[in-house]
Amino acid sequence: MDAFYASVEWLRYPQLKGLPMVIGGGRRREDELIARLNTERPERSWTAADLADIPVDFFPLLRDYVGRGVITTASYAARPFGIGSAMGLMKAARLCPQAILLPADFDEYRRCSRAFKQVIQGIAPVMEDRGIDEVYIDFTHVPGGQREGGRVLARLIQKSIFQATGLTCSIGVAPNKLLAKMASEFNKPNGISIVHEANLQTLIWPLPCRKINGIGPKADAKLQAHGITTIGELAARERSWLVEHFGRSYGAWLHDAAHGRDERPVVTESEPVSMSRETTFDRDLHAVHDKAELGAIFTRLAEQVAADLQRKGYVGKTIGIKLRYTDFKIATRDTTVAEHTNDARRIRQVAGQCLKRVPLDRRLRLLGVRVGSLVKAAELAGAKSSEEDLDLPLFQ
DNA sequence: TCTGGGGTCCTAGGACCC
DNA sequence: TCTGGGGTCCTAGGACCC
Repeated sequence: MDAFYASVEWLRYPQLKGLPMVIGGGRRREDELIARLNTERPERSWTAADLADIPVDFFPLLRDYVGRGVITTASYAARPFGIGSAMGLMKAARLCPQAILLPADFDEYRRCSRAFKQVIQGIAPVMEDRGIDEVYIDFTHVPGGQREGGRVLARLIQKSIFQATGLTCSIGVAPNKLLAKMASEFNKPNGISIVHEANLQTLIWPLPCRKINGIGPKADAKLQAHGITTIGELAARERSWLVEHFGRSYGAWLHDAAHGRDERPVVTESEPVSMSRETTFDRDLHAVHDKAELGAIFTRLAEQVAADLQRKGYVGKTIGIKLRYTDFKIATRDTTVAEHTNDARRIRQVAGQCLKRVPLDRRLRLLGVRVGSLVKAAELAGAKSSEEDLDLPLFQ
């Protein structure tokens, strides 16, 4: 999806379209916005139906932001100022103070996410969920999926999504997921790009290695230290050289990726492995000095994870914590318990034991609670009752 | 000017078992 | 006196992605 969060906001606030704008800095609820409108613009009685009438100068600006948030989405008009995803808002404010700042409304983004995915599945059922704004689609067996190299189907999907949601997307069509992902970036926004194996040298090899999904900042820095900047330069290295310097698994994968090889299937179903909640504090907290505040946050995180597990019908047996110190160093501790659980008090209790195993002499900026080794609660109930069945006398 | 929140997967060492 | 070769599970950290 193109600038997904910003685009969703434009559906409600078309007056902001085309302006430099960033999403980030906490959660927002529409009723709070309306309450603020009625306080600050009392000349009119505002309701949820009036959002498109809110004057542009009502919206908060990046220059007034104070806090620890990051940008989750920057509008295309904001990007020339050098700001983009994951950048701290305080830094972004220096580069583009006049940008409008909207806190994120994840409930609404999730609603739109479900909507566009439903449209796709109605057309091409073999779809892999890759997060809130991205999917892989297998065109292979979709009627018409091969016409014009996939362009006809891609256009149909774009048009159908736009009709259903008012949102635009960019589609890359290629023989595998690796190349399709890269292709999808070629023509943003609202574009289609088709990459064949034969285009590897002309379209893919000139790109920086970082464009490969799976080469992050660390691997890129290491490649650059070896004088490898482009995917073509990576492809020119011997497989054995890459294995020698990057390990058997990652080295071989780098070699395959640089040659456009990727056999991964489009996976339509998967089960979650873990669920977690974490929070960065407004100010750094000390385990001793801010014990009460920290304890309350800890309990809340445990309750939130438990609620997530219960709502989605999972139980887990590996319970852990995550700390981030002021120097950004992370520590994790976890414990696997005998019985699966989704109980807030049990999670809080076991997480509390984990907390005792980590150094707490320095200030913290983040605390998290995680539950892993998940299974469906219903499946566990089934296993339990069949265990109980075994206790029954054989002849009854 | 500091750097969110929610995930997945991989690696590596140690315990433990057969 | 010198100690194999699997395998699984657990834990901690780290890279990477949306």
